[in-house]
Amino acid sequence: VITFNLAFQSKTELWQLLSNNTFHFFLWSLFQTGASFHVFDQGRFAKEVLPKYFKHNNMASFVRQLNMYGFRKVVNIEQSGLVKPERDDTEFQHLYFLQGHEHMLEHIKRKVSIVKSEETKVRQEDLSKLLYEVQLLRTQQDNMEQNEVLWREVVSLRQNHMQQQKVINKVSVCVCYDCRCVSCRPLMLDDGSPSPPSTSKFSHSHPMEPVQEPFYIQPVRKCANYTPHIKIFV
Amino acid sequence: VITFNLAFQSKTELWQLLSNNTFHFFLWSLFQTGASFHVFDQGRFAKEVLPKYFKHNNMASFVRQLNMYGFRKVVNIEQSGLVKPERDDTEFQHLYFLQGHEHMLEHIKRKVSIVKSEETKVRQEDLSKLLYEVQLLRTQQDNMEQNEVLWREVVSLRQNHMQQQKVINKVSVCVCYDCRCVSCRPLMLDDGSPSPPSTSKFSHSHPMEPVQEPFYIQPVRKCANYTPHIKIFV
DNA sequence: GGGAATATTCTAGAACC
DNA sequence: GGTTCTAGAATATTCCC
Repeated sequence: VITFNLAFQSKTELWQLLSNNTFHFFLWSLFQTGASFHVFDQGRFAKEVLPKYFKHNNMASFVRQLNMYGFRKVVNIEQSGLVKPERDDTEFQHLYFLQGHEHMLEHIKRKVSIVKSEETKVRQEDLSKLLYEVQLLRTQQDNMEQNEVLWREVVSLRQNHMQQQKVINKVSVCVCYDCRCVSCRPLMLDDGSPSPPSTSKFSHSHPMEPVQEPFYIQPVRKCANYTPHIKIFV
Repeated sequence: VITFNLAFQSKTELWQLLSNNTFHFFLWSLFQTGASFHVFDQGRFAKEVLPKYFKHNNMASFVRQLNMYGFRKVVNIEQSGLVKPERDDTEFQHLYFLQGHEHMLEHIKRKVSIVKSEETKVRQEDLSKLLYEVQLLRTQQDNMEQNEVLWREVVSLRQNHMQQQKVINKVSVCVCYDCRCVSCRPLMLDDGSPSPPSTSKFSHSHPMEPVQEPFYIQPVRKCANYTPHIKIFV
């Protein structure tokens, strides 16, 4: 999948254009072969090529897009020197725009626009906020350490949990009522608190069994003159 | 004294150019007569006219200067409408650039570059540093998130633990042995696993009670022919 | 359809001369 | 102050759910 969308209507047409030398004024660089591309006649290029792939025919808009996608203009010695660049030559390059390396096009990404509406207005306030935030973050200990401690805590708690579970299972009690005796049904108690949801979604490569559901015990129904017969399974 | 210097080498040449209709692609506007000027062929204008008055032949540089001196591009209906602006037409205007009003040219001033005071510069630097630091700290977001998840896990486990504790307390059973009866001493069982150490040293501003010590149950001593009397505290 | 992402256009910033 | 390259900002337009 080629993500070099740079407003190219058909993802690869401009690329093909370059590779096929369709226009003599739109070519790969021959100096550092294929490391940049040239536009040799801005006027013709803008009028003849651009409309085929964009909704405009302005070189400036094309350049804006190139910059937006990280292309940089190649400034050769002519510009800064004495030699007049008589030929109408514009050269652009991009780290990942290389002749014969279509697979690198996917690394060409549009720059994200930095939204800073409030920031510009109340610069001072934001500065303070930033300072505050940084201080807050600074005061925090190394997150890794925290993580480590927390993780040990989790392991410990899980072990506790397992142990308690075993205890509860062992003390699993059956109460037989004299009245309308339902023999050997488990004693159910409740402490009245709502059942906590199982929120253990943290996936960690630790060899830990999933936490068992706590052993809830429902209230015993009132029953007059009952004599509990209790069995203990150990 | 004419101050319309807009980089025009000779102060009035471009003006004369316009007024004399020297080029058919560089004209005063006829719509709102003399309130703006047109460049009808960017390519020719850039190559034929600009070098005569500037040290370049780029339309972009010319436009940059126009903007620098307060000229604004005139956006006509064509651009936003359905009619394709087939003619290569660029129109600029300035409040004080009016055909037949040379005397107003002196009001056209180059925009002053906003000189950043040292204080502002320093602030800007600090802001940059701060932003950088914040970005660094934000890269630790993963750890923070992990922390968050771990913390929720800890809280959940602690709740479970508390609940089980309550259950165990409720089911707190006294077994009275017939033989050398120690009445109503708590039943102690053990599942054989070692007692987990309490490693909860993580201090967090969470309103959580300290974890209670788990309810360990020791093994019942063997005792021949015992008949368990069991009380259930509910 | 509506909101986010992207394109197009005009203007300004910034580096360098 | 000028030229150049790049980015900001304001609209358009398109994309995608």
